[in-house]
Amino acid sequence: MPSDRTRTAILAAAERLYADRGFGDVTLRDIVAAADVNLAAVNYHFGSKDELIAELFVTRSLALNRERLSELRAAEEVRGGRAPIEAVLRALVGPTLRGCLGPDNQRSTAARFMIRVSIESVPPIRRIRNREIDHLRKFVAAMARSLPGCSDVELYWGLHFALAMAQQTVRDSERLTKLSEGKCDVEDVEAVIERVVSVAVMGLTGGGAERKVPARLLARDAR
Amino acid sequence: MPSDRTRTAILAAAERLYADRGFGDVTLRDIVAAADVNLAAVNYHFGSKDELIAELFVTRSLALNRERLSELRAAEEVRGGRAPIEAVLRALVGPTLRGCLGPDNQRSTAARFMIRVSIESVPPIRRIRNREIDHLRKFVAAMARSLPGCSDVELYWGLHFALAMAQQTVRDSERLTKLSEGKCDVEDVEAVIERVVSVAVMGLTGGGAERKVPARLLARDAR
DNA sequence: TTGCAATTCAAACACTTGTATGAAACTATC
DNA sequence: GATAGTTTCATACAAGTGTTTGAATTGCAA
Repeated sequence: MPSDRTRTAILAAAERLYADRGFGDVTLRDIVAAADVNLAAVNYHFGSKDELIAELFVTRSLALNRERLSELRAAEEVRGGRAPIEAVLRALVGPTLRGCLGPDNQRSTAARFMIRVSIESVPPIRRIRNREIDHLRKFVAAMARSLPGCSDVELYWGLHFALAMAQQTVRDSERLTKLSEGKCDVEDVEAVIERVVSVAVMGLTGGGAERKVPARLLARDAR
Repeated sequence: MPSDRTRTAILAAAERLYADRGFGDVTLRDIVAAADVNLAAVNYHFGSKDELIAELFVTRSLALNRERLSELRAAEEVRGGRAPIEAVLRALVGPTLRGCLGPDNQRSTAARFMIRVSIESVPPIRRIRNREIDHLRKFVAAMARSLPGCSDVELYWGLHFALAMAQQTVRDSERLTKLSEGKCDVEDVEAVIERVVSVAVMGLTGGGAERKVPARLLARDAR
């Protein structure tokens, strides 16, 4: 049994550095310095830099999917397979938002690492990322159970927009804070989640056919 | 007057390459090869790679802001200073979406370059990007004119979400297409714009205080 | 044409990157 | 405690990066 103290030290250091500074400007030498191991250790334990990144991504990706699905199942169990649409979307965006916003001590490098992945999409990751689609399909299915009358296209757009709002909030929380001079509180994670979910749900349920009427676009009064 | 044939060739090649492949893996040698100029030309004409990127960004940033504001003014002139909120948001997200989605021949490298900027945020750009806040504030002001009853915080979140949906749609249009097996048509740009705007407007006008009531969250029926 | 500045060019520079090597240190088994 | 296998380490390597250099070429005014 190999004493994988070095291995785990490298993984932890790499994840933190990638989460903080992105893949672009984190070198192997940065990682080994942070992990306090020798330069050659990465290639010895992982084979190459790319394989290190890939292992990191696979691990975290599975964990995130598991977390989302467990929240989803918990919500569906309450009502025998039909969770309210809010709960489905909350299971989708909650884990990421909770891990990335909120008080410092509660933020997980894992969640921030996954956001990096969603931003930069470096080659070793791009090859694996297809599995994400299958994962998201499970949520589309759950959304369909919540909103039986809703068309597939609307569900896809709704999920897409929900993820968009969640990810952008994480990615650009700084800009939002600056723009609003602190009036938008991104530290209150649960409030942010409710906000994202609520807008997404309105997009799913509120719109409908009315959206396609172009005559209305310039006719509405500014009130 | 310097014959800036080389200069413009470099700018065009660089913009296209950055738009296509990102800042991460485009080297000076790629650029000069595409522009068919000598390697030293970049440093001769621009001083450094970073200054080339900065010039590209400043130029395009000003152009995009100008385009947005001209759409906004056009919309506000119709009703003497109070455009419908839909028109304001359309002026915000329209230019980017039109330039990045839609038929190939109509896509602009400029718009795709700006999306890259919003994704990668390389150091020379990060230093300049603060001006963006001032630009966005003008839109917040216009939104306030459209929705006088709306609180500032809601306006900030509304603008934030609108940009989030627009940018994510551009960035991840491929995933949405795959996920929906082509059923979500991102080529119909005007429809996408209306969709983004409509959801954002619902978020601004539909929600209100009701959003804060937690009791409702699990109580809604799945039907 | 001559002369001079602006521009182009090939080559080299200094530096950083990920990876490979072979010796040293360690660990556990006999 | 000797030995074989695993892990660490300092060091070197090849490839690629942005930048610099100084000579060659061009373009244009006198």
